[in-house]
Amino acid sequence: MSWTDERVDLLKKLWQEGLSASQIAGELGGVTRNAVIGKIHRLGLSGRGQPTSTIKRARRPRNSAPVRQQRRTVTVGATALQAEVEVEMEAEQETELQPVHALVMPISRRLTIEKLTERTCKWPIGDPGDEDFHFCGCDSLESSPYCEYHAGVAYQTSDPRRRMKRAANG
DNA sequence: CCCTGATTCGC
DNA sequence: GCGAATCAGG
Repeated sequence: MSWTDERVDLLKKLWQEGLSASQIAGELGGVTRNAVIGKIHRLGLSGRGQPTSTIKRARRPRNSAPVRQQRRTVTVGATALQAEVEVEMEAEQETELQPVHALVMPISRRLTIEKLTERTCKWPIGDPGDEDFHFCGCDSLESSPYCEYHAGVAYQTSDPRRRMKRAANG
């Protein structure tokens, strides 16, 4: 595939709408997210708001040396401690999670192919067959077709205890 | 591990 | 110009 005017146009549009590079790649088809990002840069529209970075990396030769893959798993402190922190953070998130509004897509993120797979929430939104019918698309839990919130919704009807627990928490 | 965008550079 | 490989970070 090449960057035709239409494809570039769609690329710009989706990028401006806030879709991630991989999602755009999936939308366009025939390109990888790297290709998308590369094009974004060439078009000079990189830096949407402030995703990540503002960092400066030292350039590094690619051809000559195979380059020792110094996988930086810096683990500054103790691994055990790091694990603890993670658990704590997760617990916090769970406690603070609640709003239905938080699941609302900021933009028309209608899921098409690609991303709608194993780890994306397949909770239907809208009427099937309707033009605006789409899926939640949030990160889904492992071994679950739905995201955290929608999984909870699904279980509410079948598990009263879960409902009570949720009510107590939030 | 999953993901994100950023950058380099051989093609 | 293109994009894979690589990088830094969440």
